[in-house]
Parts: sequence; C-alpha cells; structure tokens
Amino acid sequence: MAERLAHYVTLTPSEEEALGQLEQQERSFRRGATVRGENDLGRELFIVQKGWLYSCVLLSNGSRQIMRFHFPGDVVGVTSLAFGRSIDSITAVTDAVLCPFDKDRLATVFEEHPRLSALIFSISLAERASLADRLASVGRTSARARVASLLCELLARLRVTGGADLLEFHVPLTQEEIGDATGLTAVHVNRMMRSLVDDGLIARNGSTIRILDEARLTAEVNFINRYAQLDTSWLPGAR
Amino acid sequence: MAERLAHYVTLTPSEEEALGQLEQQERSFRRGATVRGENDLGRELFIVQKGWLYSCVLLSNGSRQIMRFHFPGDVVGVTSLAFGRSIDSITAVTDAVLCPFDKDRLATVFEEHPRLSALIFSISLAERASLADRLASVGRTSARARVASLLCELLARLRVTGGADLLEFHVPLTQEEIGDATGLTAVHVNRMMRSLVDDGLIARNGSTIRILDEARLTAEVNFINRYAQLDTSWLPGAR
DNA sequence: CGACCCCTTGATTAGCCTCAACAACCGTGG
DNA sequence: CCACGGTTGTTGAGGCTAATCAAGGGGTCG
Repeated sequence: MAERLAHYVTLTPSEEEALGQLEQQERSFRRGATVRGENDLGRELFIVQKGWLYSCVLLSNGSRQIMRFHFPGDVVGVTSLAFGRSIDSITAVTDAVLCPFDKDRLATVFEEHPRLSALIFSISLAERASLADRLASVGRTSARARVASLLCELLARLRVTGGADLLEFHVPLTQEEIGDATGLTAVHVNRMMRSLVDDGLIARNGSTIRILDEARLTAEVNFINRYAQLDTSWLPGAR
Repeated sequence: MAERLAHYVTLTPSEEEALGQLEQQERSFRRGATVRGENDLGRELFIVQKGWLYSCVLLSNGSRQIMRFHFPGDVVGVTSLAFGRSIDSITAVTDAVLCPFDKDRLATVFEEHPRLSALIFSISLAERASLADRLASVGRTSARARVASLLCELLARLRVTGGADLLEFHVPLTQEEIGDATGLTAVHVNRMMRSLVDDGLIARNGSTIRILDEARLTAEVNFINRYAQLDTSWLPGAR
C-alpha cells in the first residue's frame, strides 16, 4: 500500500512506518472464497497483497451487481467503514492473499497523519469517480460499450503496476462476472466480446485479452482514466 | 453543515468554529443555472443552503447520467476534490443558495480536526454506498423498481431534515431528470409512475408525491437507508 | 471417466426506446 | 389582459436491444 501511495506523494519515514503497521498480518483465500459477507459485523479492512477480488451486492430478485474489482495494492472493505455492518460482500476471483487490519488503526492514521488521511480520502474519491463512470456506462450506453468500457478500466488499472505500454493481459473473470459488473447477462457479454473481436478491436486467447486498436476502443467508450493523476496540491503538510 | 454533522456526533466549540469558517460566503443561482461545468478548473466546494441541485455527467452520445441530487446541508463538488478538474457538472434544479469555499480550507480541517475529517470521510462513504445502490438498481432491476427506488431514496433523505413521519413531499424534478438518474427515458418514467399510482403505492398531485403504501413500496425495491445511522465508534478523539 | 463449470450459438420473447401527436401549464411580451 | 412559444406531462404504435430458454462442446478436477 505504501508503494501505491508513493505514486502520488513522497512519503516521510514516519508515514511509511504508519502504513507498514497496517500490513503486519496475512490471510490467504482460495479462488471463489468469500472474504466477508454482506451484513457481516466485522470491523476489518483489507489490503490486497496478491490476487483479484470483487465486491458485490446480492439483490432480492436473485441477481448480483459487482461494484468493483480489486487488485494488489488496493484497500478493500473501505466502503463499510462508515457502517456498523458490511454493506457488500467480498469474494476472491483467484487465490488471494490479504492483510487485514482493524478500523481503529485507520483512526490512528487520521489522528497522526493528516496528509495521509487526506490522500486516502482522495483515493476513495477516485474510486467513487470510477463507480460513477460505471453508473453512466450502465445507465446510458449500449451493451457493447459497457463491455468495452470495463476492459478499458481493467487495462488502465493494470497499467499502474504493469507498465504504461501494457496491451495484453490475463482476465481471470468469467463472462458471468463481467455481466454482473456491467448489468448484462453472460450470454450477451459473450456476443459483445465476439463483436469486439470481429471488428478487430481486441483479440482473445483463452482468458488473455490483447488490445488491437486502443484508439477506436477508447473512442467508442469515452473512457476517462481516473487513476493517472490525482490533484495533491491541496493536501496538508506531511508529518 | 455543522447542523448536519451534529446528527452524528456532539461537536466541540472548536470544531463548530472550523465548520463555520466554511460557510462565510453566499452565492445565489437561478433554477436551471449551471454552478460548475464538467472539466472546469475551479478549486471550490459548495455547501447547499437552499434549493435542490444535481450533479451529472454528459456522454458523447448526447445522453446524461445524473449521479446524485443535492439538498440543503449537503456538500457538493467533493467528488472533484481529488482531481485537477471538475469531473461532473452541477446544476440547480430550483433557485438555490450555496456557500463556496476553497479546497485549501478543507486541508486545514484535515490538519487540525482529525475527528471531523474522519467524519467527513464517513459521510462521503455513505454517499458512495448510495451511488452503489443506484448502480445495483440501474444494472439489475426493472424500470418500475428503479423509479420506486429513487422515490424511496428521496423520501429517506428528506426525512433527515423533514421528520421521520414525512409521507408527502414536493418533487421539483421533471420526468426527464428522473429518467436521467435512473437510466430510463422520460416517456418510460411516466408509464412507471402511472403504474405505481394505479397499484395504489403512491398518489400524485402536480409535483407533490404522497406515499400510500410504504411497506409494499420498499419491499419491491429492497431499499436500504444509508443515512439513518453511521458507525462513529472508530472515529479518533475530538479536538 | 464422469460431473461440473464455462463458453458458444440459435431461436424466441419481452422490456424499454423511438417516434409522434396532443394537452396542460408556465412565463413572457405585446 | 390575452396571445404566444416553450416546456412538461401523457398516451399510442411500432421497432430494436438485450433477456430468456435451450442445447451442445471443451476444459478441468475429482
């Protein structure tokens, strides 16, 4: 996590130590395992060390909405910080390793490291912006654009750690999971993926996706990369 | 705003003063006016004194997605805090009065009032949860449920200031605006509203809506009130 | 090897959109 | 005061997108 935050500001030793405190424990989860269910009472947050996860809600009609996929370096469970119970459930897409820590630890950070807390707040706002983008995508664009948009988001986020020139990446998601993130059925996701392939925008090889025509892909989606840069000019001084 | 935060914790005099600092200026906007456009450079946030507003994004296909409606006491523009430019535009639904303040003022709050900043963070997380609920609604439920869900959300939020027994409220929104919030066309919003009226769930009189059968309405939507209570147990000590 | 999961494709259905027309209401200006 | 244009709400008809239902194939794990 310290590594992630260091992308945006230069951390002081004291800040680095405070962040290190949060990553002392480790817990492993198997592919498909539920880290935390909806309505659970847990007071824990998690930092992802390894693997992909997603957070989702289950609806009374039996369907599911995936809110966000989580990669190494992400903090998951933050959304439930403000509530007594967990508001979503967290599931491992692949085998994963997480570092759990208690809410109270975050209070310490807020108390002692104003700049870190403002930065964590900023990152949370970037995630919220990304959620808003997804809402716009699901609410107001075609099925094909929604799928393309999700691919663009995954690509942009993987590039943060995988290099800005990344064009080919492994997607361990089932088409049903992609559907649950984009508000589509698995069947229709399949057709839209095929349509993207047929039009030469992407290529697929098993679960590996290669971007063939990034310009046309992003143009079709009006995608905005929320992770490229944050405005850190307003942050208070470091301690 | 101090009044709003006082719902969750008892503010210290020093905290109250810090919040008062944010509400020193006032600016008025006419119905339909744009407070701040997408991509604007402004470093301002706003506290709503009077009126309804919404924040939305415009898509390249000409459509619009409304992210959230804002009422008196809300802080608007927070989402753009983390970015150099505004990520959404803010428009006045009715004549409105706002108190603008600069990002830097918030930095001061983060520096000097850890509990307030954690609380502001929590409220931002509650808004994010509400956005997630909307996404689930738009992505995975029927048109009728989406409209009903929006009505439930408005009702729950108006009750925070209007009293818990509120059943009848004025909705200054056009059906097109409701459609842009729920991912529907104005025509279909109209049909769904009619269907809710025909089934005896709500009654309409001009732009006033009365909830006739709240139990059935909320049951149809699996609505969760994100504003009723926040978990403040983890907050750091006050200053 | 069998069971299960996931992908794929086809046929049909349903929900929501589009287009269109008209009524009601509002603020504006003559 | 009334005429007017513009906006909003309402309703109908028809079309298209995505869902549903269904069936088969490939891969993986026990």
